[in-house]
Amino acid sequence: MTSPANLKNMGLKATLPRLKVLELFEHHEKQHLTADDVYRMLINEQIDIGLATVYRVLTQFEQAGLLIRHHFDSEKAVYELNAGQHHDHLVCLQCGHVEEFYDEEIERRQNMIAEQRGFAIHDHSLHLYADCKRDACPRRSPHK
Amino acid sequence: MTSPANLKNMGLKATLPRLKVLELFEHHEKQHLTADDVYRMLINEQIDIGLATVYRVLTQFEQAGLLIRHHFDSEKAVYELNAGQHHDHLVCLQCGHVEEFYDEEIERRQNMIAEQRGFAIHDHSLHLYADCKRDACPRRSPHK
DNA sequence: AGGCGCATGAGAAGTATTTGCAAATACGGA
DNA sequence: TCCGTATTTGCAAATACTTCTCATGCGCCT
Repeated sequence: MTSPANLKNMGLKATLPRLKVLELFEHHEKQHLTADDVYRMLINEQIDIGLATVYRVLTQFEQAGLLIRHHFDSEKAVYELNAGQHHDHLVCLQCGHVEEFYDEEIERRQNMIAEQRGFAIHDHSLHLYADCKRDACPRRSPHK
Repeated sequence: MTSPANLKNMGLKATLPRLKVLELFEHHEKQHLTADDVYRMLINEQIDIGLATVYRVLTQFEQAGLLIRHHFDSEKAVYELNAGQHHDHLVCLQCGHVEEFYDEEIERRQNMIAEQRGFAIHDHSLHLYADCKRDACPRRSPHK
């Protein structure tokens, strides 16, 4: 999993900050993290890391294809581990909870549309904004 | 079109800055503008306006449903006139050119997916990033 | 173990956007 | 048409997020 070899194979030295950041994404249940999330969590683990380093590492990992960057609605970028298979997102407007989905037909039509217009599609992002049904969602929390 | 009544009907005083901003969106061929675009264009028209005001007005118009805000790929938000009918966007990664499209089937499947999971969909954004075919696109401009 | 060179941390610098505030303005009433 | 007042505006300073600068530190090859 989180072995130095992983990093070295992609031309990056296996430094402590990089190992820790990668580990965080691999072992944490919350899969979408902002730079600040990562920074705070590592600081909490007594790891001496700088916010600038977090940003640098996230960018490097993204370029290396290890992480994927999203923007959802807010100003801040969130990163998730690149699990290999593409998916889109359903984001709760109340609590920020994110669910993933994949729809063959939607993908197909996207490609068709781009093709019809002579565009060479590189990438796409599809976000559905809604209210989720989790108990933790403030929308459902009974007043008080 | 750009009449004071439009603004008054939505509870906003028909001030010069607001009229001018609205006019810009209604009469300009480029339909997706950033706050800075709007600011610069009005300054060029000899209109004394502050950037802060542009931001405030854009926000007010968005809340009033007159404009729609998008984020596309970059950090900066772009606004477009709310023409009433929803559409998604195809964005050129090279020149920033934006084309709009609408696909009944994609919309249908989005709703279906949200429904299946018990989500109440509020909104969605679908962006296809690709290379466009316009002559102006730097990708096609034969090297110098 | 030793040394070169990339990587790091801290803070400054940059963007994009928001806010505080005094001066300017819209607009209904006189 | 002129006023009063509540809004709105422009400016500058403040935020929020991200990137850059640079002196120091650490990974990695020998």
